[in-house]
Amino acid sequence: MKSRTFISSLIFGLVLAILLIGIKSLEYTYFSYKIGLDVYIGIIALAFLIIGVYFGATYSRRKEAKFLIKLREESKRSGFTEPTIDFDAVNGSDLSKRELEVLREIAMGYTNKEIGEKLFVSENTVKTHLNNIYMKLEVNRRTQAISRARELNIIT
Amino acid sequence: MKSRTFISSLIFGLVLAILLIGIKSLEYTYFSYKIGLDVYIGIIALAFLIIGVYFGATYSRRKEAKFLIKLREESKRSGFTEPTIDFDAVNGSDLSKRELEVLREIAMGYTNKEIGEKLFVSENTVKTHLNNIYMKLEVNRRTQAISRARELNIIT
DNA sequence: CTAAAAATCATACTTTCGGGTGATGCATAC
DNA sequence: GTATGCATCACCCGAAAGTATGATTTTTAG
Repeated sequence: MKSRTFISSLIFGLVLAILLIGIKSLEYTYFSYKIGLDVYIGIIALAFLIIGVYFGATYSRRKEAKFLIKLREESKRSGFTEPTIDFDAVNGSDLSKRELEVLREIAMGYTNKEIGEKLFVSENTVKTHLNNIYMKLEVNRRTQAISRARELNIIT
Repeated sequence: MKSRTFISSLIFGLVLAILLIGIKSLEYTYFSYKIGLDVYIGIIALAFLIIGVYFGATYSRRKEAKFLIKLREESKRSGFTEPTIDFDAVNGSDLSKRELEVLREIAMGYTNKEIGEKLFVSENTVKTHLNNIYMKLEVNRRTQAISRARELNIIT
């Protein structure tokens, strides 16, 4: 951070110097009269304002992008934001143990076939469980089941 | 836009004038000697650089968040405690406005056809949006997209 | 003004889901 | 001992979802 400040100062001074030299040379080359101090300062101010706007914009944009990338990496690293079953909230919902397991799997985005393989049952069995889940939660799609289970705090 | 330029010029001149007056009065009040022109200009330049950075940052941020602010207001007005888009997490992300809307709808458990009717587009369009979402979130099913979006805190 | 990104729609094809129905074995509760 | 709930599996069919490709229009950014 210290070297960064140093570099910034350096660039700042450099730009300022170049501007001054530039204006001076323009003054001597193209104008017979001297440029007033107010115009002088105005040009400097305007130039730095523009530079500031540019860097402010790019920096802020980069900052946001970094934030997002970081977020993404974090959630990748943590790996499993596995939906967990809230067994307290489950009390009273008629869902059986196996149904809860299937529910968690669909919330993780697995297909019926994949769930079957994970739970060592056939795809048909998974479907049966699913249909029972749908009845009990009064829905008719897996996405609705997930949504409903979250509403009921069964899944968190 | 014309009046905006005018106002900008006005503010620019005003700030410049205030700075000049401020420095001058400081010079007369606290210093017996005259401040060198280089220091003078340096202060001006620095001041405008800072102002520029500030406005550049806020302007760019506002620009990026434009449609998101609108969406946020809409979802606040609608009042539902349904899955909401976290507009801070999503800021500057790959997902477009329409894609976010579709994402929210699938998280609520609607079918493609229903989403099309709600958003006044064809089912095919919804499918296209969905495929783009899948690519951007690196998934290949709607349930995975929901899960992933929750991981990324896009949906809460 | 122009290039890029976003939004729109379509067609055709495959895979996955959902709904209905039925069946078997196994606990356990009454 | 049988009714009930649970877990398991099968088959069928239509609906929904996903894949691939291409095209047009609108919007936005540089």
